[in-house]
Amino acid sequence: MEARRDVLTPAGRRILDTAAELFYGQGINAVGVDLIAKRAGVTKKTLYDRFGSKEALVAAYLRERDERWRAWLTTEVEKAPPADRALATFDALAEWVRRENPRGCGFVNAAAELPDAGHPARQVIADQKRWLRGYLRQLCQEAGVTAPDGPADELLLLHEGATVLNGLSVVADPVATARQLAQRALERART
Amino acid sequence: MEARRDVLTPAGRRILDTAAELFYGQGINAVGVDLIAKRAGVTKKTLYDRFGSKEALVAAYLRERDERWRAWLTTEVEKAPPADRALATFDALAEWVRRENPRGCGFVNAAAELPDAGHPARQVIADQKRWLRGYLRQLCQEAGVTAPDGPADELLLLHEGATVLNGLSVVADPVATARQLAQRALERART
DNA sequence: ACTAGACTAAACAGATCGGTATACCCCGCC
DNA sequence: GGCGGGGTATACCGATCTGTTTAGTCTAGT
Repeated sequence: MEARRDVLTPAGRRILDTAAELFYGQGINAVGVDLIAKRAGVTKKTLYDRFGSKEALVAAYLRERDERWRAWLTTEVEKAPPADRALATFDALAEWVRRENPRGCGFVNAAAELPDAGHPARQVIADQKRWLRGYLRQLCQEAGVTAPDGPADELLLLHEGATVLNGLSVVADPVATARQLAQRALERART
Repeated sequence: MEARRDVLTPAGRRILDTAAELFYGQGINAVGVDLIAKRAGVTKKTLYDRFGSKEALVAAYLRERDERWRAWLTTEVEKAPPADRALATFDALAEWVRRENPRGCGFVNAAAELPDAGHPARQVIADQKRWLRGYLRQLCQEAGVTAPDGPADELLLLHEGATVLNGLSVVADPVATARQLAQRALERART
């Protein structure tokens, strides 16, 4: 999976890093390949030699973002004892949005820009959300919830709501709000 | 405010309706003014005579969407007795997303595409979210909540989470999930 | 009758879009 | 010592982008 990172040539890496920053910061359709190539100090030819198309570059961007998020979330969560882990996802989220999520969820934003169901990035987005839902379900079980499907949906919804609201500044601390709701939902599900 | 609707010329109305459909369905940056003019059976000149710029057309689109949503929400909610109204917003949301929100919240999607803080549409987006938060706060009070600020944040977060998840098909019925969480939050806040 | 405004038709502008082509350099490997 | 891969430089392609311009038609109100 993440062998892809090692396989990337130095120029390829620079392209992907630059693309990630620009795509997230300005939107996918608002950023052209010319700009990415220029900012990465690379020719368009190199970009197309490495990634083949803009679509593929977008998919690669989301795939790597997904990998980074999963790695961050799981390592943070596993610092907590099993019973607290479902709730700990909100602490991990708090730190994540604080350092690199000022503009909402990169996957939700990408989905907003890519209505075409055939776009390769759509698969990556769907995978990301399904994985998170499955992970939350598992953590609910570890926390002693016997019927984890409902609570998993609830926690996922709270995650998404918090991330979206974090981009719009209308609620002071959306992640804290979500965490509190999650705590009550878990207490209730555990009994 | 909504005198604007009556003031619009027939061609202007067609342009705005067409733009609304295309902007929401395909994304703002993915739709050009040429396409809008063509689909509306109108010249680009007319479009620019009426709206001045694409930016302004985008803002007009969001403003009208906001008006429609507020009108729908308030009329639906007011059918319920005051004590049930905060919760009734989720029933109104359920029907709204069922009939015209398959691709998530139009405002959140627009925010994802318009990172420029100076874009006139950003104001409309911010107003929309602030209004909803204020409205929910008021309904919380009517439902007997004495400290409505916390619950208002919670309900807003649940609204956003449900709307986002509705666009991605990973949870069966996100609005129902949100409604249940809202119900518990309100019960708790009322005591 | 005159006029103002809403509108069409169509060309034009300069920039940018995703993507390709040609030609060349450099370096490690067999 | 030749060869292939990663790379640069640059020009090009046709299409599309937002926005403007010129010229002229139709219609309602006074």
